[in-house]
Amino acid sequence: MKLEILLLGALLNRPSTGYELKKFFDTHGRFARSNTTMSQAYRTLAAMEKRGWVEHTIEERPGASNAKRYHVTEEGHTVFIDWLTRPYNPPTRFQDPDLYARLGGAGFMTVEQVLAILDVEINTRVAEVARYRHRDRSRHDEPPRGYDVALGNQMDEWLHRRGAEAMDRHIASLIELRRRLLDGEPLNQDAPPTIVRTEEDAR
Amino acid sequence: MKLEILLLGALLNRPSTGYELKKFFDTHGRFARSNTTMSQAYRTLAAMEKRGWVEHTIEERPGASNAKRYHVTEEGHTVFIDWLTRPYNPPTRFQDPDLYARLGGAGFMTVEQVLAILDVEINTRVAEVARYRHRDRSRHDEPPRGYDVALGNQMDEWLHRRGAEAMDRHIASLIELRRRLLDGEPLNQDAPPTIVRTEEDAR
DNA sequence: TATCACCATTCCACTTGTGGCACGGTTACC
DNA sequence: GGTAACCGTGCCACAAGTGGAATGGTGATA
Repeated sequence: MKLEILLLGALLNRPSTGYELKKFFDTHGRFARSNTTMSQAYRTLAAMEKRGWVEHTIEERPGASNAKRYHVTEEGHTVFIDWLTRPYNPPTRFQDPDLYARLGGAGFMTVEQVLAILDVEINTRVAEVARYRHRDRSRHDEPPRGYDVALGNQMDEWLHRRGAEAMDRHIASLIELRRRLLDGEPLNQDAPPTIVRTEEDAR
Repeated sequence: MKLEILLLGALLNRPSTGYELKKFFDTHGRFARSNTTMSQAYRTLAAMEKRGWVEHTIEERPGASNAKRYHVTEEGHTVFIDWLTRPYNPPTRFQDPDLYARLGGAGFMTVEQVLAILDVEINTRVAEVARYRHRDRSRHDEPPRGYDVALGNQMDEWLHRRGAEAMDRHIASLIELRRRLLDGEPLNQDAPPTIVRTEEDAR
């Protein structure tokens, strides 16, 4: 995930200072990126301004040091939309934030574009499961020095199960999301319980 | 995640060539790292050899080009164990492979060391949930140009729910793992159904 | 016989990210 | 009065990763 794109997305939501952006990625933007350093945020912002993607206005802080509030320009807006609507290429690890970063920009897309992304992701992951799920994950010919075979093997098996479960749930939730988008159903309402009509209700 | 450490871990399992390692990270090692390039694998391996962490033996391939098979040295083994047993510092994103990379080395640790890692992870994530779960994730003062508010808001909400669910499940599965390790139960056996003893059984 | 996929290694220019520091200010609390 | 946490910007040396090309071979398929 390009920091630039994440920054553009964040700034479209809310023009911010470098400091605020860093804070955002440390707190609510945690899902999107780990360890954003101050230097990185400022340096990238400066580079983006040179390219004309963002501009800043100076915010006077009487007494304290002034802050630069960055806004996305027309050009930056275009760059962001181009990225969003560019064919989606799923990352190797399904846990990587790429998909969620794109879905986070859903408001800038049509339902069809969102569906296209979902289809690519779903197909990719389904293919991966078919390919790798039952391959043996064989280890050492002989265990290395100081290796607790019982613990190691059990943990490997546990890790494999957790991984498989997480992948299955990932796929299932995306399929459900896709269905709801397709059927025009609300995305977040819990599925209504099946209504049982008694004889009395029917009357 | 340092590539070096991952490489050391993989080589402890099975001495390999650079090509094999790259393949491994493209297939079964997918969970640990995305996009390992050839150049990176070879370059890192060379650097590690210079530092004395690995050595290679040349494997003759009559007719074809010879392959270098890398083995972990005593020193490399020590480096790996040092990393494994060093205090665990959870990454920002709980989906990052750090925890699973460590647990993958469980065979080189004692149960107590594994438990220590689990405790740190569980406590960190529980604290994060307490901190961020109910904070508002407010957006634009006014939506940017071409923004579909209905779709955007619904997707944001969906994303938030999915994220919260994934985090909850992550924590729950680690708590269960911890309990089993503590009680000496098998890690992967499904919980036995509660046995209902009837009057007749009792006799 | 051409083409493709695979095996195997290496180099290189380039972009990104890391970790630490320096500067300078405010507000809150003990 | 001290000190800690927060706000704010910026520089720098260095480490790490990217993307592509070059080289040279095998085996299978069309």
